Amino acid sequence: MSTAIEGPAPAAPNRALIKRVVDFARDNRFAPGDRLPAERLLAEKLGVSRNALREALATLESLRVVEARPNSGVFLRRSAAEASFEAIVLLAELGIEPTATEVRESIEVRAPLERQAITLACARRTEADLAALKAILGDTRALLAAGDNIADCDQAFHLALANASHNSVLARMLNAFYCLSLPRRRRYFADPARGAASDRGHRRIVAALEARDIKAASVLIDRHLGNAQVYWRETLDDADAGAQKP
Amino acid sequence: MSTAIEGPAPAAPNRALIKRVVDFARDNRFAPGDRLPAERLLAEKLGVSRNALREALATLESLRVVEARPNSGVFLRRSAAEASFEAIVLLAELGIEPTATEVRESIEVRAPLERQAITLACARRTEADLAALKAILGDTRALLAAGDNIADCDQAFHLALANASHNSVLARMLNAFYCLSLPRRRRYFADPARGAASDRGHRRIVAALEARDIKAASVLIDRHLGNAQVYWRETLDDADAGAQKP
DNA sequence: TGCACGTATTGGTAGTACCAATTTGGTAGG
DNA sequence: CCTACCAAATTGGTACTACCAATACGTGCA
Repeated sequence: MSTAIEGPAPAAPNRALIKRVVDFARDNRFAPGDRLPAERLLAEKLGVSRNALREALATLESLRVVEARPNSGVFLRRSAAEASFEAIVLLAELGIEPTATEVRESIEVRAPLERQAITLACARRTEADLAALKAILGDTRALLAAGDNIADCDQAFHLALANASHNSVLARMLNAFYCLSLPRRRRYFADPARGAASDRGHRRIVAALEARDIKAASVLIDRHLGNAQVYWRETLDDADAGAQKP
Repeated sequence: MSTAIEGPAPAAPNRALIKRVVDFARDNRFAPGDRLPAERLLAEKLGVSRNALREALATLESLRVVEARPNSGVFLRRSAAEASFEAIVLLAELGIEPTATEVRESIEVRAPLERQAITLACARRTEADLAALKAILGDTRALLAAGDNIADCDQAFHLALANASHNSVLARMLNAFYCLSLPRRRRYFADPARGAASDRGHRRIVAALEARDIKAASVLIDRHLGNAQVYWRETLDDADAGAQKP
């Protein structure tokens, strides 16, 4: 594997403090558009220096989660829709799961990206790509035999697939989606039967990739994603009454 | 237009300073993986306080452009492939045009997203969406009559199209791509004939959208993007010998 | 030659002070 | 009673200093 994009977690400085700021806003029922406490006050409340807080706020602002208006205050952006795409990943990493709407929208975006990735991968995959995928298949089988949760292997497989497209922009975006839905995927694969079914799908996909059969690969990936989507939509409907705030 | 995502420019704090840091790294031939000067030194070189510099670095780190290793130094990430997707947009906004590779990869990602957007839009478009698109069509015609560059109108059209999908994640991602390629699009539409051709394509797309004809819309959007892609690929080949560093 | 120690350098954090612009509140004037 | 205006408090933005803990590196010793 030559290029990067291996680890799922997107780095962020001051992770802990950023999380505390976001937690503070959520726990104190700050609504989108609200003004946060003044920097000096908030720094005192959080027990950090204003410098440290300002660095965290700078990060949150670059992610479009907050907006600092000079001589006025720091405001939460009106909605998650105003935040940057990467912010969703950060918030997910911080333990703030995406809302039902965000998950639904992400699924709608991820599907065509995944299809494009496998299309490109059929044309560009190297022997190394294939070997990496098969290695993950082996790991998956081991986990299945042990009855363990294969969520991480599943993520690694799809990431390796994305890397096989040899399009780093595409791979990064897909990686972000995988990070976003990792907790959800963990729950999904709590049922070993689902893990086994997923593994069978993966093996067929690798076979199509090896044969460079774009048509078959596209059909397979659509079907593969469809299985998970059914689960997602079902659980989303259950959770739709739940929290909707970012 | 209910939700956001109107203005193209993604906000970022300390824009000026961030740009100066990036310019510094580029002008002094820092290569990916290199260590930047120590914070104290760099702050002095740039004539700002360490605090201000650290806030800029925090932003650049959250965008995965640099990596700060405690007690070691601040390092440029090994390649643009390690940077976040949004970082490419920021760098584009800062006047640092994407490399040929990034443009090529972006095209490969944007196409399926645009197809998905119009597919969803056919199903979900409201009368307001349609009215917004038609208004932009009117603006475009006025610009064409005056012989002006329609790049901004073109961007507005595609953004309105993305918004009509009623998927904010999708709209945000497409918006990022539009920002990324705006300078390039300006050059493309320097030729009025291209503007007129693009406008004709837009009108057909709106008609298909009005009729909720998914099949026709998909074909039209593919053709529409294809025209621009031909230009892009041609100019990319010309520029391939050019600079390749981020 | 190889190892150990100590010093200088690093990013991370805290605390203070000041600026300019805005907001806010009360007061004087109509 | 309402308006206009002015002054004080509050805001984010910036700068400077000081200190910490961990690292890097060079020096000296064995």
